[in-house]
Amino acid sequence: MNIIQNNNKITIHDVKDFDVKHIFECGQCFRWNREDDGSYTGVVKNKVINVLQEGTTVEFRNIDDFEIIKNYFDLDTDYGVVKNILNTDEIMQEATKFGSGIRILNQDEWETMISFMISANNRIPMIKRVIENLSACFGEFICNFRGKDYYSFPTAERLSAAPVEKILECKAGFRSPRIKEAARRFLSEKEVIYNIRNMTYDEGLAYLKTYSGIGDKVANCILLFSMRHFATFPVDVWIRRVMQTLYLSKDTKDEDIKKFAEEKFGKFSGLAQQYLFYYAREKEIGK
DNA sequence: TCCCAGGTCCTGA
DNA sequence: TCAGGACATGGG
Repeated sequence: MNIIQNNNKITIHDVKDFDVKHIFECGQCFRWNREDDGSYTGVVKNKVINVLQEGTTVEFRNIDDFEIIKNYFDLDTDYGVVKNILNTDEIMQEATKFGSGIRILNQDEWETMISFMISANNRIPMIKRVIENLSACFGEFICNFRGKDYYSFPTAERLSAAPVEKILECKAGFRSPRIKEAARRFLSEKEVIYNIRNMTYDEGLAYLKTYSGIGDKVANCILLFSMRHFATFPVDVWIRRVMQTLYLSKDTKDEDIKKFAEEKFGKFSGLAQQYLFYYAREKEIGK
């Protein structure tokens, strides 16, 4: 990996196990959108970043802080090693090959909490729309990039102070009062939340589930996608389908699917889940 | 019109 | 403990 920085741009040559399409479209994040030239634009730490990949060269435009990139894209983890550990059967070999280049982004805890609360009983395009509505309504204007206005993800201060009706107008539906309540709690408990990555998995899970609107699945997604608890295997409709179709019987309960997968995939269960989720959704397995 | 979506919560057995 | 229904919203 060879890194060059200049002119508000960071270029990495000879990048390994990195595929922008797979990273941004595998379902872990909601604020990245594909541009006409195949690059992706999104917001990280209140900065608008554009990412273009050509082969093993990746350009990060509109940013000069490599630490942000390294941290967000988890560049210190060797995903080649991870895939070798996970590839114990033909199904996973197929899934990791299909989603090769997926990396687990290191996303902000607060944004991930709210985003996955919105994901409950919702579709990915709608989730993205609601998050953009909330950002435009309650976030701070950052800049215009390629003709589109970008806003920061709203702070807990803004969301806790917002009338529920205004959150409803962003199409958050029945989740609206839960979002406001989570924001209110976050204000006084943010130190706890930003420390969950240092807690045990069980402690973190139990704490997150005390929030209205955060059940088992959402809590596990938050732990995996923003708190680096990689040993968890969140079970949603797609994972249920793919596991019941390829590994287990049709009537296997979510709890048993999770247990089976975590025993099988161990400390990288979360990555296995993400490869399988992407594979299942793109191939419509079990649908 | 009905069904469903990266579920959660509440109720009644 | 567990099945069943409600919940906003919008696309197929």
